[in-house]
Amino acid sequence: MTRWLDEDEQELWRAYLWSSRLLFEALDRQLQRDAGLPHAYYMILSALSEAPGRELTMTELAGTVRGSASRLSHAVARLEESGWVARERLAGDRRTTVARLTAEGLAVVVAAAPGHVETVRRLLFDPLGEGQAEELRSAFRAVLGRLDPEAGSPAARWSGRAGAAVGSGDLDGDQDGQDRAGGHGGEG
Amino acid sequence: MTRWLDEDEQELWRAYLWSSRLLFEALDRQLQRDAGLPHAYYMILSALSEAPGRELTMTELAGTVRGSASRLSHAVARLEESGWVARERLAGDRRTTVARLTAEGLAVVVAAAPGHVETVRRLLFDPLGEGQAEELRSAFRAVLGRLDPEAGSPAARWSGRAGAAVGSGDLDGDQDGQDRAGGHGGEG
DNA sequence: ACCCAAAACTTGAACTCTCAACCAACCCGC
DNA sequence: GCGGGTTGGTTGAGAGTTCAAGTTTTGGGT
Repeated sequence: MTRWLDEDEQELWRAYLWSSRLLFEALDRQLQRDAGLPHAYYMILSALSEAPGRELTMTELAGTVRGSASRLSHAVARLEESGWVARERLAGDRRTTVARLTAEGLAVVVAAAPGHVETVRRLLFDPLGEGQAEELRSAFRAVLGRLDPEAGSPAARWSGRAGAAVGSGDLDGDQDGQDRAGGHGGEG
Repeated sequence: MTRWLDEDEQELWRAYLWSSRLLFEALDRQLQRDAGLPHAYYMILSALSEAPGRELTMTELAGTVRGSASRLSHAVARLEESGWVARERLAGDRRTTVARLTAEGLAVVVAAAPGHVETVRRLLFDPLGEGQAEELRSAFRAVLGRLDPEAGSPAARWSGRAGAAVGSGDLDGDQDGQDRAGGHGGEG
């Protein structure tokens, strides 16, 4: 028989569901208002801004933001219309499309990043007490390990140096080529 | 100046984002495949199944599943087309619409609940180690408190006794009328 | 009685995402 | 040097969500 959720498990599940829904909605609204794009699109621009040369193939981009090829294709098409990303075929393997952040696109990320990070901090990190962030981190690392077979292991993901990144003046000194956390603050 | 996320904070933020995306996608796929509806719609049916008389007004429903009025209206319209929910005007205040779960709708929840709960358990709870669920719960309680002004305080939300609930034979013995956790297993 | 704001939904259009089908370029083995 | 699978992306249709703008009903004031 099914093992139902006990009372504590239900409270966690619902708190998680609602928190996540409300948080992601708040983020979408904030970014839509301040930058004219949804969070998923912001993540694409942000990923490109952190990539070496500010460009990635569609497949790399899909891996980076954990989205389907189809989603990326639609999204990048829209971002291209807005003039924030340019696409071109890769010489050498002409199946491959390279998406490159334009100057206008970079300006959008740079302008949007502070408000975005502040929103994340205010809604997610600030309410957490001493040590809770630590706990959350290890918990989600475990959950992600289950959900994403290739998470945790593959080196060189989000690894490009922070040189190309947004808000570089405020970087957190990640100079080594570790297999995670390339970053600055414009990521999510 | 903006206070950017440090390395640990970024790792948490990304693990949380990706876990949540992958988890919700997995849930949507499982429910779509097994029951022919997305998770948001399942939550509506589930909420109704737990409500006294298996009916709620649109506003109550919106509060219960944390969705906008517009979303609920579209969703319930679709569920009504499918024959799983019936709508009618409330005598006494004819602005108000009452949504009631039909027998067919109840059958859908009953059939879908076990697979759904098992998926949640497998993807979310199983990977968590000793005590991590506790930690997560208190962390999200804090976050939800920030995001939802009226969370935590108002009694009588999701409070209907479990009598009307799904999978009643497998209930977790919640006989009292506490202000949370009405339940069985068909909630999320 | 009457007017006006608020409450409770509903509707339509725009947008994003998913799913399935598709196309083009590459690679491999014979 | 050519079929046949694989890889990398795109496309179109369908479904769900959001946002802004309705509609109807109610509750007050005066």
